[in-house]
Amino acid sequence: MPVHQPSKPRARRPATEARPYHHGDLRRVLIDAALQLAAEGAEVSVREAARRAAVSPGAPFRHFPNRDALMAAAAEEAQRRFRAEIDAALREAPAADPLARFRAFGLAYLRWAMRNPAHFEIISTGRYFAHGSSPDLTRDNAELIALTEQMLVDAAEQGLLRSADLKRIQVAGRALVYGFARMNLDGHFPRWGVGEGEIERMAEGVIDLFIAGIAKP
Amino acid sequence: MPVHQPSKPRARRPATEARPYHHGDLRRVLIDAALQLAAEGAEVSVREAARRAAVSPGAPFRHFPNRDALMAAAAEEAQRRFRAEIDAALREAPAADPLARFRAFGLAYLRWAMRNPAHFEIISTGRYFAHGSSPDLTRDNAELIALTEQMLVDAAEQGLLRSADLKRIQVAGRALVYGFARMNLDGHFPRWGVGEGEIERMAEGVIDLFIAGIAKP
DNA sequence: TCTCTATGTAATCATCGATTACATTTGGCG
DNA sequence: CGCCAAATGTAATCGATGATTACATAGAGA
Repeated sequence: MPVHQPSKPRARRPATEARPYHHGDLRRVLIDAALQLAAEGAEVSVREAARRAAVSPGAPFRHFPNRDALMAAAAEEAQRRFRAEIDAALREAPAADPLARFRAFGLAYLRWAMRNPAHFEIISTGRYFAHGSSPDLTRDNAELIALTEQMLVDAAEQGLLRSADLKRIQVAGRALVYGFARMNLDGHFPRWGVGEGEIERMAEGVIDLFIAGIAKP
Repeated sequence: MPVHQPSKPRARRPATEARPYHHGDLRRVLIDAALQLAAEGAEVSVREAARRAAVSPGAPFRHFPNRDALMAAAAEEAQRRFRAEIDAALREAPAADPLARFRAFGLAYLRWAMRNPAHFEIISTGRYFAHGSSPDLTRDNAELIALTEQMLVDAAEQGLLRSADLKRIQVAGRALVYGFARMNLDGHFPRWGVGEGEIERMAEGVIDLFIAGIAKP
């Protein structure tokens, strides 16, 4: 039976009661909450995000069909911030020196990953954007890949590289920075004798070692 | 004091009932179930492991204080297998050529990671062996790190390396293979234009590129 | 044989993702 | 303006899971 009854006529909301029935921009707030939870090292749960948005546990499902969709949206937002950082770094890099640009790219990549490890994990784990990912994210990724590819093509044309196998260089470079970022994320560096304070310097050193390795002597 | 009461006289178990009350080696079976679940791409849940062992949902907690402890034990077992593979590869590598050994190490590492991605994730994610990890696992890891270090020291003594910064080379090499393995795990290769069938060949190519980069020309 | 301890079961809890029925706003349309 | 439909929030509920507790049973050794 309808247990339902307008028991509370719902007095006109006094000025002290801040939150209206409708939230305003719940979707956005949920994404931010998810990113913040991740950054705090906590598990991202839909309910906790709802709690932080001061909203009922079911409300988020009005905006996201399931938890993964929320995580995917958070990944998209994190990727947006990541991409902005990369672009900024490239704007400051010398336009004419492809290897310098390659280096700047790697450095910006690692710096962001070091400083936003949880967000880096979200955008790279693949769980949240691999198959059903947003077209934006897919395009964004393809653009970044094409960027590094172009740098290597330019470098090869200028005769800067020892090897002509650009694909191999590209994948190796990617594996290098990705692996470095994950080592940090997964807490491997203590075991490898790299102290907290040395990590960013080591990142730079590793990138330089790689570039020296591929560059024509 | 035993609030205990023999309420049920409990009939003698008929011969048709196969499983005895005590399991025999539940701990072992649970670990195997966890590894198998991971290998199947499923989420590893304590209950599902218990189900596969045909045991009550609470039983696993007699052997592991919590889920993470089960995962840690599974990680330990996976690491044992991984280590065995590495050791086997090194036994077949030329004892006198440190760079060839370095290469063999990297290849064995990646081959195992490509063929056992889920197990590789368990042993590397750090979630299950970072802080309260078993001494065995910690020691094992330290040994592997020391192994690669020794190879590089030998190579340097034989004048095979371009750079004297062995630590940097070591970390870079580790980041390279770790990153490659994670790219595979995280499903990045399709985006990078590396087809399913080319991955192992690319792994070899990437390792060779790295070694060519650090070796004295 | 008797008892202690290890190990398994049953019942129960809190949390979480997810769904459903219902309530409240809001915005558009007459 | 007034009404209605769509959007958005709430409350109640479900099934699965990790975890705990009281109790049952088996096996080993005195």
